[in-house]
Amino acid sequence: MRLATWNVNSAKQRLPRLLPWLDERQPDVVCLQETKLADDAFLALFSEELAARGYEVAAHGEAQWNGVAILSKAGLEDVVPGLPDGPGFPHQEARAVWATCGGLRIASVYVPNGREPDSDHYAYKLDWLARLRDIVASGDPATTVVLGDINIAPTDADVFDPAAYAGHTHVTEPERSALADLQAIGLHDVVRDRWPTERVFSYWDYRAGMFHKDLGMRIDLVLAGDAVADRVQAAWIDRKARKGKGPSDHAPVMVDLDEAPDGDIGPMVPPPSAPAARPGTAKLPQSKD
DNA sequence: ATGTCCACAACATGTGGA
Repeated sequence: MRLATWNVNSAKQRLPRLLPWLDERQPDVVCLQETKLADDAFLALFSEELAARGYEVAAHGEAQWNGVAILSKAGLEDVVPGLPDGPGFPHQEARAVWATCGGLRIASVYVPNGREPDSDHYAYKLDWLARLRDIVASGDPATTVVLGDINIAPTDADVFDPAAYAGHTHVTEPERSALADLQAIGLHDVVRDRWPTERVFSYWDYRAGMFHKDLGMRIDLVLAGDAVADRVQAAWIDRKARKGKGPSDHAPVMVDLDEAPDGDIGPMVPPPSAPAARPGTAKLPQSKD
């Protein structure tokens, strides 16, 4: 099973990149952030194209800002929008959506930016992360995967130049501590685990040729519970999606999982309602001519 | 100093957010 997360910076503007990317990469579960569309507009934009590719959709958005979604070819059950009992600014924003896909509890999250350290928005960011941690802890962390734009660089190795970010959000100790508290439940940063010493970024500012100079940050993460982290076959950043005409400023993060070890979860198993094959009824593919 | 993009209001370009 292939999982992906991508901050698309407007689903409407990114559609010419999003559909070919789905066709090329064939992810089973896709978490999107910054869709910037209300749910009806999101579905009107491309629900037909998604259905044609076999995706079910859980969209949780608002006009203009924020907005998250989960696309799944591995089932989509128990959808929950937002952070139940989570903080607002001042009202709750469309920054999280949850669903169960192929036996995994998936969260697509767009963590508040924080704007300036010690601002109200920064306090909101820390509160939001604490509530996210509590919700994951109250479920089954081992089979949970939190994917999205976390808006925190976990360590100084995750920014092109720590000095350039001194005094800015994304690298402060309270933010990193809040992320560490979330991971302490048992969530693994699977891309860093796979590439422990490499220069790996997921976001490059549009300005000043930052991408072409590879001056970026790693702020989009896949945080996988123990049982999921044990199945990771590959984990990488899809830098190709940041190149070319009309890219997002973020690249997708991709994770491939081996089949579940006991084979009792995952998209390859027919649902309980599927009729059992009876002798004499199975057919081989027929030639079309 | 900002080598940018996006959404909105509104129709030219300014503003706020990232």
